[in-house]
Amino acid sequence: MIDELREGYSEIFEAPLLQEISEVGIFKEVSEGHKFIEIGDYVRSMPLLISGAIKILREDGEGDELLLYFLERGDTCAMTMTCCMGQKKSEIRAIAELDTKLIMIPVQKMEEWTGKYKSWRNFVFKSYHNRFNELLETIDSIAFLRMDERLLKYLRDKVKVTNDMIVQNTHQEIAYELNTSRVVISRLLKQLEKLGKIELQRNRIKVISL
Amino acid sequence: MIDELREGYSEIFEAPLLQEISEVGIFKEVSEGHKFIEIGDYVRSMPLLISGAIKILREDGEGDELLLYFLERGDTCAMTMTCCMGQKKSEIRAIAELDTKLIMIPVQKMEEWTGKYKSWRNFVFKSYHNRFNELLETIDSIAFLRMDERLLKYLRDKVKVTNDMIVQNTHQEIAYELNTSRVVISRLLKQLEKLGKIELQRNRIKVISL
DNA sequence: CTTCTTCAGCAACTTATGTTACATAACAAA
DNA sequence: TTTGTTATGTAACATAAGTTGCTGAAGAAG
Repeated sequence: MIDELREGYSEIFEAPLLQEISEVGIFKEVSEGHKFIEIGDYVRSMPLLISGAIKILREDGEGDELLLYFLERGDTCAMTMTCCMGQKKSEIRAIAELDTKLIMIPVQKMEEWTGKYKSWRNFVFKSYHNRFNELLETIDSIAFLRMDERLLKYLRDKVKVTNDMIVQNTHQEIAYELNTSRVVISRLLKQLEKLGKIELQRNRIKVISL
Repeated sequence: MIDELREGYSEIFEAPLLQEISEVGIFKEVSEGHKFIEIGDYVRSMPLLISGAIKILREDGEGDELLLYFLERGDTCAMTMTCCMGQKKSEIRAIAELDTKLIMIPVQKMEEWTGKYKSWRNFVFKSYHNRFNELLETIDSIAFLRMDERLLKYLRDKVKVTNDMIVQNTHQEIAYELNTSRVVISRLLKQLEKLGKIELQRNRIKVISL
């Protein structure tokens, strides 16, 4: 585990902290599509992402879903962090977007390290900052953009996170994540295809240029 | 200042911290309607709210605005906090909703206290948690609710924050904060009046029951 | 009082988005 | 191959929201 930890975090954390992480952290692999935090769960440890990607989703009472953002290497889930510390239920759902490796840090250590290591504090604050900005970006999208622009942004983000010009999703899945209906997504995707930006196939979208 | 500080924070902070705050904090009064953080500003101190209320707004490139949430007594602006720490520009605008008293904490102390006082750490983490949840609530509103429901929520929040059944706003002002048009707000308010929930007057809305 | 400005009401219309219903295509399983 | 299932395409329609243009009312200023 120590090697994989160094890959992403040796620049960020001081040596004694890296040592402690490797002692108490629990290495975990999550395969694509696996849900590992559900809304309402009590979360007792905080994830450090080593590789892969995780999507964070919000849901209302009626089962309407909305993609908030993706976590990638070097990220942590700030909301999980605040949940742990406050012994609160999770407000979000986390699903592996790709096969993902992570290190789980027990909540007691988080608290301890915040007093003890400056690099940990910086990491935590930086994470909060990043996550706030991602939430603001999500708000911008739904408040200020039309569905066609949101769809474009969705495809761009997806390509970036998966590092793959082929988006492996059905129209229905995209519709869920943008909280709209399948027909609307099909319609807008067809427009994008006519503009030459994508190519539609069954279960996949080939991105040409966005 | 020390008296006003005790009002809201003596339960939360340990005595030596209260002492430090009263030594380095700068007392500030902001009158209703005054903008004291603008998007793009570098913020060098963090506000602790003593009394009053502050509204936090987001804006896109074209001048479209959106109300994110209100801060009240005992709150702090988590986003300002992350901005200070990271030396980043503010992503939001802050305007006093009421006449407001606050204590400004210099950024160096924030960092120092995070290592030094457990009660400060708890406060900071709790603030992050609360602000995340408010952002999520905002996202819920714009993603899952129709405009009539968002308007209702707006009126409820306003009544709560101002502690006044009279909402002192023009339809145009409400339209800005919900990022829609004046005509739409007028239309929906008229519906609410017909339902007996409010009474419309010039420049003000009398709330009957929501 | 008269005049001017701002605010609110309202009708008619456009547009974006959501819904329903059905047809066909792609693929999998038998 | 035949059959069944899931994904996609598309038309026709419904609704929420946004737009334009105009009206009169409320209040401020003269």
